[in-house]
Amino acid sequence: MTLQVSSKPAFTRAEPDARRASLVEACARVLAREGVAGSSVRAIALEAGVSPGLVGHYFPGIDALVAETYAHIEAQVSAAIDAALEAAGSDPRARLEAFVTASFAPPIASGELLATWIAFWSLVRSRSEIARQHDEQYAQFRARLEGLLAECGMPAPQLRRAAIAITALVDGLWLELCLSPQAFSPAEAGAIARQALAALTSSGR
Amino acid sequence: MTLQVSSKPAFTRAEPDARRASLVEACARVLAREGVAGSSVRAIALEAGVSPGLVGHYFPGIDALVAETYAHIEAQVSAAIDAALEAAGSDPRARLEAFVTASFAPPIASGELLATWIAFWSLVRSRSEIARQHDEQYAQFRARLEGLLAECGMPAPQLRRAAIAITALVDGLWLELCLSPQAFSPAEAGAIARQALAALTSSGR
DNA sequence: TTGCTTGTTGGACGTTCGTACAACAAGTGC
DNA sequence: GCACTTGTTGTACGAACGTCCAACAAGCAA
Repeated sequence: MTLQVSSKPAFTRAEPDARRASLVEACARVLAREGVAGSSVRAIALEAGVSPGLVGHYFPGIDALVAETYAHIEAQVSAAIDAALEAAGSDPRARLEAFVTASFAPPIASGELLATWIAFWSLVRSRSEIARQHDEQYAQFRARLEGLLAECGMPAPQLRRAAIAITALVDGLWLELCLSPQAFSPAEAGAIARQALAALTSSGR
Repeated sequence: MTLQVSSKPAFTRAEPDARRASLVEACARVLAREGVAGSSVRAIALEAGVSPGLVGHYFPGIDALVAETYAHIEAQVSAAIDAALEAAGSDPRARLEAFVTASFAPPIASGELLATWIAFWSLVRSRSEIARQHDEQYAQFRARLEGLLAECGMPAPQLRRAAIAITALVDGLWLELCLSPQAFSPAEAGAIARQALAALTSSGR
């Protein structure tokens, strides 16, 4: 006979999707706090409040968890950009500027996100399926930018190179901003990007 | 009585600087081949052909070895750029273009270098002395670019932002080029950078 | 040749890692 | 209530990790 009156349940059984999501979020937090080196299965399980064995039950390895964490954060970034585009109204030029401005504001320009990015990048060269995931997400990001540029009236032949250039500029500014926040401010990064945007979109006309 | 006639010496004693350099180069090779996760003290010692204990004799930890490896590779990159500037002659504009063109040619645009960069970046946020090293090397890189821009006649007030923008653009293109080499070619990256360079340097006049 | 300095070795140590798995219990259908 | 499914636990295991250090030997000075 077992008494279960005054004691809490030993664990709660979660929906598989919800549990996966909580593990992904715990992974992002540990990566942000401890860096790549300190992000072990045990640390992530502790952060998520579950036992170490459960991580292996949902993900074949820590690489897969990092890959899903990257996809999760990329989705958050994408949602933040969508919100910024929405708020910018319908003027194509304003939408394009909102795109780059949002890239240097919270929650995107956060040094904590960088750790997840770096962990993912470190897997790209050695794991082919992760390289494929990176290619897809990069292509998706660039395609949206090409759409914005087209709405601004940029001729189709120029779209590809302009999108590559602006993506690289934003990525480079974002990277430096996260790595050494005192080199320049988010506001300055945005101003630089918008200025470059003006130079790039006018020079080709 | 020991016979040393037909057997090779058990080890050769190297100059401290030479031994440090060989460890640094072995570290770069292991990082390029195995990635951050596979770069242990043992693996690096094996690559350098020395015993594991020797790594600890020269470096207090693997972080310090990675930091010195980063500095070593940055010096190689800097030398490659200097050579490109030298070869470009004395015309300021040609020198500026040689600067960005060299950034996408071997030995700089190599996916193998990326692993060292990523390993270093992963330490920036958690180790303050490594953050300082990054700041210094970034500032140095940008200062040289500002010098080139000044020689091209750019007014002083614009130098800072233009240098930040071009550095970010080159870094972003270089990063994507290393991460997914099939997205665009080194030649296209160079063309994009030179085109952006023209747009940025003419718009401010 | 002899003695000294010190770069170098190689194994021992305690820790932490990822993984596997038997036992347990929460929730569900009957 | 009862049996069944399966999400979850906790631990055990071997491998690999960083670090340490006593012993060894290469090269130099005398």
